[in-house]
Amino acid sequence: MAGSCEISNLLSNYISAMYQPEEVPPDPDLLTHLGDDDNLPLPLSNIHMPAETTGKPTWYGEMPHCWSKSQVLEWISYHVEKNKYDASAIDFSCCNMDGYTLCQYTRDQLGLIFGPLGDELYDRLHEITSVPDELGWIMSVLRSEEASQESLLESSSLELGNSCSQEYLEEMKLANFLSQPDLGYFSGAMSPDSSGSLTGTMSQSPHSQDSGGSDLDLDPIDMKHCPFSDGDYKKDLKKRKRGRPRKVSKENRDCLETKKSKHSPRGIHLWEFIRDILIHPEMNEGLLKWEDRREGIFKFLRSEAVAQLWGQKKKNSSMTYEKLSRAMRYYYKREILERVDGRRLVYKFGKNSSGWKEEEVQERS
DNA sequence: CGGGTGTTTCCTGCTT
DNA sequence: TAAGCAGGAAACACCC
Repeated sequence: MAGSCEISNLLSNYISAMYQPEEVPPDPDLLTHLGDDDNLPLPLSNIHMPAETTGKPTWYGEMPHCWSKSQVLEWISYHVEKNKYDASAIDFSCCNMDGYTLCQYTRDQLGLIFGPLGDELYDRLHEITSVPDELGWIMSVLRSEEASQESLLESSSLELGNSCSQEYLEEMKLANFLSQPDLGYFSGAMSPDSSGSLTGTMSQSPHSQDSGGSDLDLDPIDMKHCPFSDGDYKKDLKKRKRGRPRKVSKENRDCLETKKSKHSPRGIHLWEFIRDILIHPEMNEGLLKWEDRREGIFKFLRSEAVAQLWGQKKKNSSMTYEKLSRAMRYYYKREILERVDGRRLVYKFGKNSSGWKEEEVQERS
């Protein structure tokens, strides 16, 4: 629970940075749709934003249990107004509670305090607080990114002799990548007050992976145990073997595995990961969007960011959209996805996929 | 240990 | 020209 507030801060930054002027704005259709549909869990950034103000309310984007008393009051007032509820029927002396206390109340208790509005408040509160596993994971990624960046900042000198320094470099690359303009919302999420502080030192961009992106990852075995001469190495770079190169040596892997959980089951499939982001609009804005919900057609808005998230999930910091999309294309054969011709970054769920239809989503929740 | 599955990585060629 | 798409090939991780 201790990290919850950090998470909410991350989410807050994530969400607010997502709507920086230079960023792709959320799809108007989507917003309209979401705003109209009370059955859907509404995104933090929409439902909780008072329409009459241009500034954000103080509780905006924060997790409810982190709200202060005044934030709780503000939130309640917002819903009173939104629901055109007669505020005189509420004993506001009972509203003198912080977010944590608010979250402890049952539906009945809120009903007692707020009358008919109690149900509404309870539902809205639990829309925000019920974070599914996958989203929880995404949030934990954001949190760990923040943590790793902090540790990087603290230890300004990297221990290059350490056998794990490759990992540090990977993290540096990722940190740099995530703070690129294209991924501005991550940079905000990672470090609320030090955004961009790591930029400018690494030249590697995952966008260039085809022309050497992952080549620069330098097959650790080759680099570690085969001290090529410069010429030999360049020659080797020119003509790589086809297929997937061997991964890290066992000793390096052991080093990396100290971070892994003991039992790492196969986990969810890529298409399920994509689906789960899509069906939780409070997190998917800016990453993916539905083009046609009924038909299961969706679009990648931030392809590289989704790829990075997927890579994080699979503990693979060199994941790119190109690789992810190859995996997506394998789904065509299995009819988990269907082709959408002529439209870039657009995919469609096929008959062998499930769990994305509105009826299915409602059943599951 | 081998086979199956689901990716991951790299590649060439094509399209937008 | 860059980005994305298509799909072959091979390696890899995990499960049974």
